[in-house]
Amino acid sequence: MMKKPPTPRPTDAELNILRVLWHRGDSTVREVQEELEKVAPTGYTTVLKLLQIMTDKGLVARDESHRAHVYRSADAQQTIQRGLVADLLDRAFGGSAHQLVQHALASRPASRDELAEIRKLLDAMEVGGAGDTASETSNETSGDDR
Amino acid sequence: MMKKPPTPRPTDAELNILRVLWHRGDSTVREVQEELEKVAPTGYTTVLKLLQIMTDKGLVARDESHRAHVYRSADAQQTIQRGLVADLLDRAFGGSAHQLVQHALASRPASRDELAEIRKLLDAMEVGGAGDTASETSNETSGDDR
DNA sequence: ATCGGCCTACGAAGATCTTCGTTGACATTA
DNA sequence: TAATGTCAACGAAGATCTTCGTAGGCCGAT
Repeated sequence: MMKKPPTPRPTDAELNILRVLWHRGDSTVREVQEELEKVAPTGYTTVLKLLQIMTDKGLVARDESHRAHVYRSADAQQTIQRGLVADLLDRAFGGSAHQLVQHALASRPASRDELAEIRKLLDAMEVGGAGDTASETSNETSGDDR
Repeated sequence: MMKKPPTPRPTDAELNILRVLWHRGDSTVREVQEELEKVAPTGYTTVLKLLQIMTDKGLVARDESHRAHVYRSADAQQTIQRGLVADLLDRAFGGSAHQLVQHALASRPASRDELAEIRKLLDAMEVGGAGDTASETSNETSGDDR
């Protein structure tokens, strides 16, 4: 049984970068920097340094085969997001998922469509996962690192 | 319209303390410390210092009329929690509530009862909440917590 | 061969977070 | 009144986060 060393939670600045990688796909430092620049002034070396640190932490992986290294999110977006949610759940809600859901809906009223989406989710949940889930999640990390 | 200066987001250690205050109600430093001690070794002055900082930040208010000051959470538990959720929503989910809900349920499968709870919530939402777009919901229904 | 532009790698400063030792005030009790 | 114990207030150290300046390597154009 291998307990995989959990990827550390991304900090605020790190999460900003991950969001860019998720949105654009694999990117160079400059591409990330230009994207961030649109939202807030962000120096190039700042982004570079962050990405280097994130590489050390295992948050991103990098392809050095080109002159300008190309970075990608090491884990799937969903994995990171789930970790963050689980963390908040423990830290602020004592593990009560439905309380968190309640606040999520309250703080950002969802559209009718979204509500329908959630309903579908609940249906699927009741049918499929009475007890436990833990199924797939295609993790196709071809290159892997670490 | 008065924009009230938003209470800063509690840090990890601060949130631990808030949880105690929410759980026990108003408490002295020692009471908080003894509670935290049960989970992890925590020095008295550490808790004191944190509470002083939190007072400065406006996260807690303190009653100095007794020798041992009594602290209480400045904002309602729900307010803080909502802020944290809204924050995570923006920071990691691009504001998509239903994605967050999905992850919340996935990461911590809810019981059938909880699922039913959430369904009720959705019903209430669709009826009352118009949900359309825009409409500035000043979601301040008084007693809907818990 | 040289210049200029773009790249990575460091290192370090400044900010924030977390922890704890020390000090002085106040109260209780002997 | 003196001894003992509890308390608030700092201050400061150590860790982490964020930002940026500088140095050196690589490459194409002159």
